[in-house]
Amino acid sequence: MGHHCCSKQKVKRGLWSPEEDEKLIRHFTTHGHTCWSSVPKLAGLQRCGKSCRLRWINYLRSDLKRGCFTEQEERTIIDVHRILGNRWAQIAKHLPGRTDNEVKNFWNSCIKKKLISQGFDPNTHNLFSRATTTTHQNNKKKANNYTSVFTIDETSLSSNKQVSMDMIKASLAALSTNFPHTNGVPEYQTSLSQLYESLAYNYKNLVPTTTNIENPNLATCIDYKNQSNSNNVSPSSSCLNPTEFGIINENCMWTVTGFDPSNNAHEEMQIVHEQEGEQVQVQENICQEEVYKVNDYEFNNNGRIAENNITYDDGSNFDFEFVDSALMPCGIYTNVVNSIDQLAWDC
DNA sequence: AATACGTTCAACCGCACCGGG
DNA sequence: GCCCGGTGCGGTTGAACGTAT
Repeated sequence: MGHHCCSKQKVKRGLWSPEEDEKLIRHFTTHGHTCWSSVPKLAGLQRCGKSCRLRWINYLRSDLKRGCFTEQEERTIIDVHRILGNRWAQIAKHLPGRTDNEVKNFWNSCIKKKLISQGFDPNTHNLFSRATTTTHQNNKKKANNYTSVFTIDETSLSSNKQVSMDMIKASLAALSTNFPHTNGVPEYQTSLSQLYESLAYNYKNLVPTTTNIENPNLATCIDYKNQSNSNNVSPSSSCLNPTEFGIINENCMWTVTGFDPSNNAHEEMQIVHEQEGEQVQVQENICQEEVYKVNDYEFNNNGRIAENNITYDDGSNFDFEFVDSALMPCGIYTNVVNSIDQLAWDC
């Protein structure tokens, strides 16, 4: 009962013996990569070509890392999974030396359970809601209705928002849980990884955007949800904004920060609702370009980190290229980093 | 010591996609 | 447009191993 690609041959199935491994390795060292269906014959293996491919990719390849996943790798898997879902091959691309199968197994056997035990739905990365649905109460203002050091005003959100209130609430709840605070004032995080973890929640439905490094007159939109990329989007502040997403500050203003490539400037946009139930207005205040620092790491004004790779306090590394496209443009990240950094300088 | 139960992970299967004819 | 072989992906399986009873 072989696969169609090798149905004529008598094929062996199940675990690979060391002899078979050796044959496959020898084949690759002498012939290099050939068509998989031809491999069994050339290598002298009574295996299906597909089986050879799998054995090579998942086990025999020389560039495989093997061994336990590091904390950093685990964090990366969770982060990318939040955005991409069960696209294991895509996730594995963020983990050099790891295969999709390995990542998938690790997810199913470890991470999933861990997330559940922490109260997160591993599919959505949202906090499991208790008495779930928070009714909208006729669009009435509900500031401070959530136990959070950050509060959000539902009426400040315009009707075309792409982020559900539940999602925002989950994020804010997570922020509250993970940010130590005194009387509602967040305390400075000594470790950037701690900060990052506290922000690592559901942005799945956002459409992250990033500026095009090569050509600042263009922006790149990456729509993870619909799995499509579109370059050459004309740059504007809205292109870079987290779509209707932000943190309500103490004055109940919803402030979103971002970089507007058309103006080459840092922008702060404030949502001010004129009247309850009415459509919100966006006021744009162009600020000076600035570079700010967190734990000696420089951020420029579009949220991009000057270096592609940083080392956290615990010695682990993180490639920020991904965060740049996935989280940074969400505003919330730069916003919080900014405010925390400010607190640090104030101390 | 024997058995049951739980976990891990290598491997399999079916499907989707792609390119060539 | 259709067929077909090759490839890659994600869900699932089951042998091997670990732990509890």
